Amino acid sequence: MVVKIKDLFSLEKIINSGQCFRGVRLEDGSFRFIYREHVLYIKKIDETDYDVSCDKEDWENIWAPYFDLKTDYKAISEEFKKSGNPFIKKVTEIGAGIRILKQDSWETLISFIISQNKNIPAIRTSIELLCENFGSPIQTKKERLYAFPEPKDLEEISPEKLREFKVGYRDQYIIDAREKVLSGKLDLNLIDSLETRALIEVLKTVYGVGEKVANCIALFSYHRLDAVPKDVWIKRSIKEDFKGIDYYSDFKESAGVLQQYIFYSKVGEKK
DNA sequence: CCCCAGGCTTAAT
DNA sequence: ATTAAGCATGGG
Repeated sequence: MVVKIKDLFSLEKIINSGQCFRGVRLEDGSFRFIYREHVLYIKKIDETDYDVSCDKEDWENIWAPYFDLKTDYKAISEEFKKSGNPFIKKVTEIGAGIRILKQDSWETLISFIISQNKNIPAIRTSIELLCENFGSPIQTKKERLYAFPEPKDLEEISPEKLREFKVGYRDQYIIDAREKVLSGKLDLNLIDSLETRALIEVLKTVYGVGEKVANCIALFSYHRLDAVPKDVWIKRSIKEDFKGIDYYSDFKESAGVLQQYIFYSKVGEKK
């Protein structure tokens, strides 16, 4: 099936922007994304047309929201450029086409717990190992894949076993996240009703989830565009590109998007 | 072999 | 409130 996506949509930039770890570009130039048990193959066929492997219903209910097609990124970009700051203008152009994905909250929680103090290739390796060993198999027309393991899929796993999948010292963090979710102490659906700051505070009650990881989860799965994760790259950028001034506060509602453009311009663009 | 990575917890100041 | 060590492990 063919869908139209107007503009400011780049699959290449999305998978290299450090917000998702399982999206890939395949040999034939198409891209593959996995959301829970759903797999999407998507290929650009001309300026506005994309060939997608799903039906209309799944596109509208799952993938269009996943890619955040409703948000007006053109308007957000204009707002950034109006700031008059040449650095902001530059990264807005470099990042044009990135969307803030709306990913599964459990997967995002665990993925960003794993992400701490790792580089992106290492994060991908660890996550894929977990999926292959504990996720539900998914058979598509061309390949056998695995969903990201659900909390129950990890119910029996020991810290020692977790370390076989390269999570290192983060084993106890994953165990605590699993315990809180399975016991109902943390309801990942319910907390969506909280405003951003309160949401981040609740996420931080999980052992091993700090300010930065909580902001990533808020931004990349709860779609809080006002959340601004500050990792080593962004902190460095605040020092070097903004002379220590926190410009993000100027763009309250969409500061997280600016943050993502900057992260991509520092890390993703080199690929 | 060395340094760094989408950091956090804990202990010491 | 701020700072520092310690943490597992792979990538460059």
